[in-house]
Amino acid sequence: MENKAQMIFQDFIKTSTPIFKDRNSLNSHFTPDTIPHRNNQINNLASILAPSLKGGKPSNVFIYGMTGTGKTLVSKYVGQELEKISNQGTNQVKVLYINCKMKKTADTEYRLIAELCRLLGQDVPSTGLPTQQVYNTFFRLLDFRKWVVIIILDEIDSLVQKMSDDFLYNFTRINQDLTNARVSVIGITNDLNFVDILDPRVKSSLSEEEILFPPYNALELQDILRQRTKLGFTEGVLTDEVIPKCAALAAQEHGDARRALDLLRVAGELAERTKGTNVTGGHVDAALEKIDYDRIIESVKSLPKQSKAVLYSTINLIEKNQDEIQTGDVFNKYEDNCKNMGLSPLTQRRVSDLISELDMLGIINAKVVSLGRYGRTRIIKTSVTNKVKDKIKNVLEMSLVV
DNA sequence: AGTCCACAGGAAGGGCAGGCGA
DNA sequence: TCGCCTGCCCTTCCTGTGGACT
Repeated sequence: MENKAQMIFQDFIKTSTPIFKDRNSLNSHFTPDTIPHRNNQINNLASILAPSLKGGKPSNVFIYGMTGTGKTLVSKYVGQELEKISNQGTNQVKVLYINCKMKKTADTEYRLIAELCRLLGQDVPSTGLPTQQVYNTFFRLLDFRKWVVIIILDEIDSLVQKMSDDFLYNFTRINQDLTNARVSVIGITNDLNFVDILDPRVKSSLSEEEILFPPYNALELQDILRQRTKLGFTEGVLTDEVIPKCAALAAQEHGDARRALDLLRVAGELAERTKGTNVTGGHVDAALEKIDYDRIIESVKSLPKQSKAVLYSTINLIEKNQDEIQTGDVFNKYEDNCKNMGLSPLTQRRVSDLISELDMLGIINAKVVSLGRYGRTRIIKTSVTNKVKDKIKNVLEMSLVV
């Protein structure tokens, strides 16, 4: 006798007209053969990096632009092409890509250097060694032969947040410690004001060249979606309204191509699950809701217990129709809840940080205001719909109440 | 103009866990 | 096993903030 899961899988196989031709090509991490509307940036970056093919050290490059404007895609693409050409000649160019926001990978100085060692073929323990020893290994690997190494540091702003910009200063001057190899750094950030907060010394060495990635407009997003649709969807399954709708929704959010692709892919998946033969505008609406809903619920589920307790206390107060909740109110409620749940409460200082973190995750909205002689505090509200709030409460009750 | 409030948020450091080399 | 190192979470201490109130 077939079980439920087997029936679903059998159904999936039997479906006569599949929605997807190649699901992977609708992923934002997929690198297509051509990148529409980024010729200027590709030419610019390629010209800057070209001297590496003759053994010269290219200038350090600073790339900035909003989320989903193709910064990472273009950098990786140009890097790949550069390595291809280099492999045909005698000069060896090596491109290393690191996302500095990746937890447990490159979110501290030690881990970043350890990860670079790994990319150069040498395993380094994730902790335990003195940082200087990891640096020595890194320098030895770099200087092993006469090559040009281009290090792409994506989300470089989060690196500076966690360490000081002294690290970046030393990193961009790494060539002083090398005799054979030459190293260039490409820094990528979404934060348009990042350069302004940098130490002027770091600024001048990191931004020898700068490339700006402007947001895509709705028409450019449509071109990108059409290109991926040809690769990813079976011909004719998309109704005419789908691509313009995805593009328009993503254009509202600062021309984010990643968002547009996610909408398109999830709309396709929803059509597939409902056994539809076409992807319609209705599927795009449902995809929009699903993406936001999933993101919030997943981040709530992965919160540490104390953060959950703080969020639960906030929701308790909001449900009591308190419009103007302040940090102090949340802390008092949190202390009560901790007593009831047998949890040892953290200090107000720590709870204040947890509230900031919940704000950054987009689960709550906490705005710092001054109430005159009644002090300075945060006014806290939820930034989700009632339906999502109820679901969050269920998730929290399941994981907090033993 | 000076005072006051209720925090925000930076800095320093403690304690613990995990991991390494000797 | 021991000493050392890093990462992480947390506390303690402190200064700064900005608008209402006096």
